Amino acid sequence: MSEKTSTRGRPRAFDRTAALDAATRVFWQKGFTATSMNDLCEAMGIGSPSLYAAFGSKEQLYTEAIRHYGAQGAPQLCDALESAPTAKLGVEAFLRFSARSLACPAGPSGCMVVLSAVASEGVAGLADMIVEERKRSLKMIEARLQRGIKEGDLSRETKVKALARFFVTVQQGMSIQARDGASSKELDGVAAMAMGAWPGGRR
Amino acid sequence: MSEKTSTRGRPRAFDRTAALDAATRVFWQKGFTATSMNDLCEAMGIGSPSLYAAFGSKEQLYTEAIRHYGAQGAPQLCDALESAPTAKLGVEAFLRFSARSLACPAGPSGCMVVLSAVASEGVAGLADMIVEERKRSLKMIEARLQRGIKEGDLSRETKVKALARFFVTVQQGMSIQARDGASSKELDGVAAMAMGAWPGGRR
DNA sequence: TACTTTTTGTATCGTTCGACACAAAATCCT
DNA sequence: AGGATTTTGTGTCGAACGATACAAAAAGTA
Repeated sequence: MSEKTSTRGRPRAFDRTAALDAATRVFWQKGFTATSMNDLCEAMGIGSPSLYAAFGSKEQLYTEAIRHYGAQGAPQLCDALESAPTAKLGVEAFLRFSARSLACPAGPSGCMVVLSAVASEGVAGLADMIVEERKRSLKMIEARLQRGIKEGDLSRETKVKALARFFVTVQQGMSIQARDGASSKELDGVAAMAMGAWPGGRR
Repeated sequence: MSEKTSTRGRPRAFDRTAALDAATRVFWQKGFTATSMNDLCEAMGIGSPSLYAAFGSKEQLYTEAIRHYGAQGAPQLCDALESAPTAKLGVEAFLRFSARSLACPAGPSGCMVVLSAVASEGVAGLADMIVEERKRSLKMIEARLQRGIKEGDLSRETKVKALARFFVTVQQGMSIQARDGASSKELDGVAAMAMGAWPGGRR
């Protein structure tokens, strides 16, 4: 972001994005508080002075890691929700994509943002930022439901806010499930069950 | 539990249960890692030697706090689930009781066990214990559904495991919601929506 | 080549962490 | 009363924490 790309001086010996990616993984796995500078330096393959020079502090690195994390998965998640023809299919795609990605062996299980619920506590500034980040999911679902009403595939008397909160709750619960070892298939079962709550009957 | 109640020696100057209760609150609010010995001593109103003498260590105090927490809320939760006439009403009571208690202003929002997902990471021994603790909820719901089948209020071809996981997922998601500031009423809306997924149609 | 600028590795800062040593204080037992 | 036993408060331990000071190293610029 506000990164100086000066041409003068000794060039940086590491790939900043790769280092950020490594840091993101560690934070994702262990949470902010439980992750030490040692953990970070080791995972990123750099010394602490380089870390401070490139990212400012542990806290700033964490916020950047959150953004980095969101920049990877969020677009697909948004797309799943938005590009489906109906609101119901959109939400279903949203849940099923979550089911698949939250238990993906390629990364730590569960959503980094959702699981940061507790870990970021005690640092004050970070907690608010995380809460705000989570509320974006809620707003996103709400907007999709509203669109569904406007486009006629969802009844006008649908309780949009309650329904949106329900689906977000399910998705956040899936993060806990994933961390506890639930498989993608099991999470997909949860997604399918949740769709049974869609207003206007099953089938 | 394995507490020596020796009559000899200088008597303890604090109420052990009250101290445990205070410690539980702090752990509940901040998580294991983010809670320091200083936080605990201050909240419990005792010095660290007294804490170690009475509870062994920070880690042992935490496990005892988890049990203490469960001993308070779990019986009511179990009762809500078990004493209802049908499986559906049982699960509904389970969810609605959760909705009420998870956003209760009397204590920190959210379930202590569920929210310990991340916070306890990095200590190894505690993570497993917490995961195990969470799985008990799943087993409890499964058992209630099985009973419903046996008693005829639930179809024999119900996917018990998937349905149970769904409801547990919803309940765990509610903990995150509660921590993010959702009200009891909003959580109850989530519970109501979840009941819409009950197999065999709504109403 | 000499100077400026930035990064690197080493080494360490002051703080806080969890945990405990120690002796004074408080109770029971004889 | 006097010993036995346990808890209390004070003080501090070594380790780990996040964060830097510092000088050597590596680049561009003149």
